[in-house]
Amino acid sequence: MNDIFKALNDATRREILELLKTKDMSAGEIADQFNMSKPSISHHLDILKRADLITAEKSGQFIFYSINTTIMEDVLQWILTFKK
Amino acid sequence: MNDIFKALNDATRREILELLKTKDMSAGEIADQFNMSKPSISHHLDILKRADLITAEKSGQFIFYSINTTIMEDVLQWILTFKK
DNA sequence: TATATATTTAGACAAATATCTAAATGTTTT
DNA sequence: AAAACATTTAGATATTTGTCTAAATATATA
Repeated sequence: MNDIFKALNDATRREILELLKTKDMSAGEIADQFNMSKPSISHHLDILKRADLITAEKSGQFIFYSINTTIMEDVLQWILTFKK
Repeated sequence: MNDIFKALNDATRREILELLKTKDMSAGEIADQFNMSKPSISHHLDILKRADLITAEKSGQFIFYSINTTIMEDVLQWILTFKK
């Protein structure tokens, strides 16, 4: 839970998730959407991956990232405990 | 949204929310539940308040804190956009 | 009015975080 | 095999964050 909230606590990472919501993308494609160096994006991807919010699959020289919506269920359940 | 995720990105603050889920509590009562100085808890309460996740009401020398569940709705909606 | 109680504010400090550039790794193409 | 491309790793640095102690503010009580 800690890792998930940590991962979600950054606007860039949340935007990456929004991007991956529409389609799978390579690290480079993702980086192209931001005004930020590739190593920085790579680092954000790593944090999202560690939180299991995304998965990575290598395809030749590319690495394609996909969103893992099942993890969102955990956050959802946590939030729901607060609904009166 | 940024403030909300920022506020939720700390185990102590999430525990404070869990406490307030059961009943309203004064700052001191809340602080008693943690092995942490009162100023530190006060700071956490301030962050939760700024995110509108809790509200404060003064009663004599006490300040009572309550959870504001309506804000959780925003997070809920954001999360739901990821449910496939 | 003086003292005790509840809470916050101020200031300091160590640890965590986000970012960068440079270098390394691995894959494809010529 | 060399060059080009895709991505990550390493190392540096500035900023943010969580915590503390000491002091300030505000209320209640003796």
